Amino acid sequence: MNPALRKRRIAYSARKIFSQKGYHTATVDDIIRDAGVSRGTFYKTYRNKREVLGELLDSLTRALEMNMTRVDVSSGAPPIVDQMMGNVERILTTLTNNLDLTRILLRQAVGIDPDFDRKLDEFYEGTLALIELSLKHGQDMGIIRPCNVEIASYAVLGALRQAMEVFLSTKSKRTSSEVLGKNLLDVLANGLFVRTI
Amino acid sequence: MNPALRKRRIAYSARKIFSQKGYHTATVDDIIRDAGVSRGTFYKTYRNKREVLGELLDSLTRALEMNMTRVDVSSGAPPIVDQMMGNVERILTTLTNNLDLTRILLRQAVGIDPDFDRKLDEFYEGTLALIELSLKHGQDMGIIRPCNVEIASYAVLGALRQAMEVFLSTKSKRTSSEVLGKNLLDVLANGLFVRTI
Amino acid sequence: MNPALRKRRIAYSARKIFSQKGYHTATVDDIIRDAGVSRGTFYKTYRNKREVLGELLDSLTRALEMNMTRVDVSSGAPPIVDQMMGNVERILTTLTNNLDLTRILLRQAVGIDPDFDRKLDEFYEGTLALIELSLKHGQDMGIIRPCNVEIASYAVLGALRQAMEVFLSTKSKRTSSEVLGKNLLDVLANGLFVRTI
Amino acid sequence: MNPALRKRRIAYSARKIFSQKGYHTATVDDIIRDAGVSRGTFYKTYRNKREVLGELLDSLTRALEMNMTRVDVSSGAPPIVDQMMGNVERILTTLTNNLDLTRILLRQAVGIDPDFDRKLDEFYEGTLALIELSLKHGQDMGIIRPCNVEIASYAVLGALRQAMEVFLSTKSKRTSSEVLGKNLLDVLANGLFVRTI
DNA sequence: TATGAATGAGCTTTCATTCAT
DNA sequence: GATGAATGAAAGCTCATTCAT
Repeated sequence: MNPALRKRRIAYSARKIFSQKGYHTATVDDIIRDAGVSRGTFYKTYRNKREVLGELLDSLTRALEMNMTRVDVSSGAPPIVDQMMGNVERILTTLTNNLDLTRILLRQAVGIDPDFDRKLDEFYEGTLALIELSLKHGQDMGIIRPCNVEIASYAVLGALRQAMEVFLSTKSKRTSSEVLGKNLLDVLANGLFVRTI
Repeated sequence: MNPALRKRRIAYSARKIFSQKGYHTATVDDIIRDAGVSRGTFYKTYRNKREVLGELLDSLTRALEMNMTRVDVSSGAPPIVDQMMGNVERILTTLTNNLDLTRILLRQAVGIDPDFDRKLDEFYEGTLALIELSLKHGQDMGIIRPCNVEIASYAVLGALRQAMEVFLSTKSKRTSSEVLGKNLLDVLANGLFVRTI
Repeated sequence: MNPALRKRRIAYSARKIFSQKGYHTATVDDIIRDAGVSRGTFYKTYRNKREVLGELLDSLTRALEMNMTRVDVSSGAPPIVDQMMGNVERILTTLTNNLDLTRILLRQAVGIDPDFDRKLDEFYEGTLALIELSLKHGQDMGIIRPCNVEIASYAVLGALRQAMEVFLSTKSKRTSSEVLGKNLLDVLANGLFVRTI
Repeated sequence: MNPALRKRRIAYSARKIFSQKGYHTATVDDIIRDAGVSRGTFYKTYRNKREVLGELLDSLTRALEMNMTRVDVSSGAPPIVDQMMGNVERILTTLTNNLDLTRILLRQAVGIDPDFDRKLDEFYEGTLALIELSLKHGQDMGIIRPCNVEIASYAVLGALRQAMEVFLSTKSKRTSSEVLGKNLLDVLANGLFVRTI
């Protein structure tokens, strides 16, 4: 078996096991048994159990970052609202298509150790910065209402995260990611209050 | 030392240590050394390390639940918007006044094991249900716009959680919880988009 | 169980197991199973497997050193020849009464690592120095023939070691340590050659 | 590279490495790196690490056995004492000319496992038998004093071994093997005691 | 046949939890 | 009740040996 395949196998098994039992409950033995590799191979492929988690996490955050495109404000570009909607839907689709990795991102990778916490912080900070920038663009173009864009970005990211958490814990009758996205954007875009004028 | 005092001491030390080093990095040794009790006493007071975390968590979630009052829609009650604002501000104040417990809630208590995950889920589900109910009331009263209240509740809770996470990771120049609350509510209430009419 | 007893139990089991299977073939598992202690206890009592061997070795070399008394040359002392004979017989008795430790000294403790080699070297060097000193005394008193006492000490120690090695490997019909001692001393004292005058 | 050359290269490297680091500390990796062969080749050439040691050991013991000639008692033969002296000197010369192999014989090959111990035992037993036989011849010829020849052989072999051990551990100012041999034989032949008649 | 990647036994260490005193 | 020594599960690591290519 070539090294790349071996690495993928271990990662695949770890992904499955971490998602099922949780990072701390999962043992290296569980993983190597599932992957069909020896302990020696495991530790030659990854430095330790933590590194496998780190890689799984990275693979999801990279995928997400690739789906977060900056809003294109040039003249011929698609409507900005559609672009934002597209962003949200792509992200939700990526997450719902990889629920085990999402569970790892939202549940298993939290509070492992200071290094990991920093890693997560950086990802969320980067995402917030991107959202904030998009909102500023929107303000410049007269689409986004004057408001505190930093705090607004918390609402956008937080709403998405919370939605995914519910998605993870809900055993049945899940809303499709399109409906979820549309409704989330509706609330965020138009607000909760009845417009008084 | 009487049992109640002992319990408080252990909880106090655990709160400090968990917040500083994280749940997994903190050892029972760290806690009992700080609390000045023996290992045996620790395990007679609490079933295990997890239970200490559970209790700390409960103390925060109970405090939060006590601050989440249902919106009073009777005739003589204060304006509903003010009540909602009050809810948010009380919650933010409770959290910012207990940053170590907040860190434990948002960081340390995540992904410990399936039991714990369920516990957290229940807290968040309860909170979501309360928010959803309030929003429904608001719709009945013509204050809240027709929208998917379930998904709207994700936005409200998620925005609060994300704001607190940033609060935790930000080393300096933190926004006061009043300003934070006002701006969050502004965004959530009035939406991001410029009103087209 | 008190620490001293625990240590003795582990040492006792290790002594048995090392002697039976050899140091390298013996596993820590073998030892703790036989001693009825846990792995944790083993590693709290001894730094590692090597240290147990070291202690066993020390206990034998200390016992031997205590039996190697300097020859007393004062007027009222017993005949010097008797003293030397006493030394040899005490050593042989100690060794034959502790054949498992002797096996550890002569077989298991050899070539473990540089630290251990040095330890052994020091023991043998000390023993050689003591023998050499005794021989010099004997020369001063006119009992020992003029000869290279350093090299003579090799013969004395080497003869004893070789005798013990044969003792270890011989499965049956062992010479008693008294007869062995007498004959060894006879050969060393009187030489192999027929006296030409 | 032809198999014979490969075998010699591996043996040569192993001899060097074993002598430097000791059998247990030396890894198969050390050897194959030094020999410039692959792991697979190593294990096709030798059954295992132990077998390399065994072969090195054999090469020394065979060389020694070839140098231990029986004493020739026919009429025209050289003086028997000279023959014995020649034996000892040849052995000492062989050993001092191959100090690395001597170190392996005396230090590294001890206590490897029961099989190996038996091998060593057989070599020493053979040597002892040879010495014993020579001494008996000497007795028959009236050169060797009546004494327990078995035990006398322990003294002869043991003295030689001890002398070599000191030789190995002494870092500087080594006695030449001729002087060593002469003095050893003097002590063994003439004994330690002043002759009382 | 030659190679080196894979295997797995076993040492060492840490720590949550248990239990004898 | 109070204590801390003892337990044992599991991570991490090394290395002799095997085996697929």
